Amino acid sequence: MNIQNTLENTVIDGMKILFEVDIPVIEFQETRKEFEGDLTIVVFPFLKFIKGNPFEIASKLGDFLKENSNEISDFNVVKGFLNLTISDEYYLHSFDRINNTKNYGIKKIDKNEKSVMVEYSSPNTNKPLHLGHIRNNLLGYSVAEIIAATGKKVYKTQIINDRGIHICKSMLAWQRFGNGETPESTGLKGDKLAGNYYVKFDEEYKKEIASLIAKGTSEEEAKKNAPILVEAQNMLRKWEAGDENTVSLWKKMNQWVYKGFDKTYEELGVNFDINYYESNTYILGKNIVAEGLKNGVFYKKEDGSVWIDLTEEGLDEKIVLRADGTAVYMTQDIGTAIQRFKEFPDLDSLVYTVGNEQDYHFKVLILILKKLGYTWAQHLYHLSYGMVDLPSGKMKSREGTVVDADELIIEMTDTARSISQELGKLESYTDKEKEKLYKTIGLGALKYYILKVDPKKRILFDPKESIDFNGNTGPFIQYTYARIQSILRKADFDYSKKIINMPLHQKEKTLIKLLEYFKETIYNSALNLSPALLANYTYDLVKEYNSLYQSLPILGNENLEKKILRTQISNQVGKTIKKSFKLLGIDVPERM
RNA sequence: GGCCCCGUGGCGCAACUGAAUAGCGCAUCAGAUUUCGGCUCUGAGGGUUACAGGUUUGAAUCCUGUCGGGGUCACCA
Repeated sequence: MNIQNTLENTVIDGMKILFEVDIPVIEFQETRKEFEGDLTIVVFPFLKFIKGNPFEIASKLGDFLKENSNEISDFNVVKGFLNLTISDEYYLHSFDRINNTKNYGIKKIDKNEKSVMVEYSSPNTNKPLHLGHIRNNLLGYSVAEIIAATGKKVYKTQIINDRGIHICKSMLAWQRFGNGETPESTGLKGDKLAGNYYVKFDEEYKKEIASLIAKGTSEEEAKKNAPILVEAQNMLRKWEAGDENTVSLWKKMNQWVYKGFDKTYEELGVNFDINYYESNTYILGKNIVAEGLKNGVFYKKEDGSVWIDLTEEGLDEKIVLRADGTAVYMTQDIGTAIQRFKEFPDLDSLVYTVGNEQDYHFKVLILILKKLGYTWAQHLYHLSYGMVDLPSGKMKSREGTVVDADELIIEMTDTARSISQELGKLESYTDKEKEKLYKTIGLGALKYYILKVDPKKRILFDPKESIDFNGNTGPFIQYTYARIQSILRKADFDYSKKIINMPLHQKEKTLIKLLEYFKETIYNSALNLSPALLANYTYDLVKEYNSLYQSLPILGNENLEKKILRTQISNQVGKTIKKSFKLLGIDVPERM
């Protein structure tokens, strides 16, 4: 219950009594800094319901509110804007409520609420995770946490693309050139090892193409007929037929890769509740296609392939089953979605965290499921995000021009280390604690940098220059948190007393207002699937706090009650930073 | 070419989904701080929100068109 909700009914009643009209929604906004007041009602929209001069309407409403509402101590009118001044008592009361609410803003999981599944990461098993995955992981994890904070049970999931020609390429190259190398024998992470052989495959493939062309084959033919590629395709067929050797090699290499992924996920601080594997799900959906064929959602072409016609919806025709009866990407996704809703009867909606190059795919997927008559299909969301580009151009894992996830994390930690060492403040820390802190700061910088941007927008990432520690950054916010902890450590008096009556400074009011707004921000972020809203809120809060910190004494105040209140505010700001960052997947240090 | 996304001071981002003089950070310049951590704070300069129309009392936001950037139109996943 915030001030707007509190006032809304009074305003509606007021308009009814004063002008005999029903106003359906009242539009509130923050009063701009250059005007007097805390909260503003925009009167212009009322003109649709009553004729009259906006200034007069606002004035009359102002009088009414001052008279009939305890929260409003004063008002003024500028054009059609009714600026309300909220009483100090209300602020103190509201602040007290925040202090007395355990975990203000975070709702406990409510069993009556429906659950949400968030899918993210979903890697291929032939190469290590890279910068693009980092954005995906951070977004998916954070959105899942944010939704959970609104009281819904959330299942985090990934679908691991563990089968297909890509993994066969790695397998084949390892078989040919690997000399029995293992992660143990080389000391390499398993995903790196597999990735190296994927690159190796591509090199060999290119060599073979070149030599075929030299012998007079056309480029197109060469690309299709290079022996190593034919061999890889052959391997995929053997895998699908269940050939023992192939399957056991596949299992072995995938295990290596999973171990590597787990390490990266752990470093990154993300996790999953359930994993799905493409090798188990790629056949799913075939029965659904058969059913859809019967009731006319799909149709069969002469060659036996099955399609859906979406031209009426302004889209194309889309294949859902190959002529030879094998499944395509879409078949699998149809099946997997249905299976998930079967496996989790409490599930209400499903969020797919996937790059925007797949916008079309998900549009079609959702449409197909709707056409098949699944009511939950209207609760499927594609959390689409823009690419992460490098100054040098696009990342290509085949060519090895990627920013590797593990390396980037190490690089960030190194940067944090060199900056922290200059600053000191860590005398009492052991080396181990220091290392942990450097990681907290380095990862904090990286995560915040990526999450503060609207997911839809693409990011140009310059690993050398992009990460800043000043301004709107993770470390800046972490620094403020650490400083607040320092104040609280020094506060050697009891500051638990409730302050009821005291004239408030404008900065105190602004902070209380912002603290109150935390809850709404979480809901907004969840609704928009956008951690960026929460990240920018946190920055605003911190900036406002720093401004108070700089200009007003906290512990040094002579008035005991002021001292108590400001310590309480500091405490609450600290808590809010911590909670908010937790939802973003970012740690916060006690000292730095 | 069809469809989708993006275009905001030199650079990087905001704007509660239609409201007051479009905010913030970096960079630049000028200041503050005997005191709670100077990775701080205060202030200045810098924008016709790509362009052209339209709707509206009111548009960065909605509609139409143009230009620029990206994506996608695979019986790959």
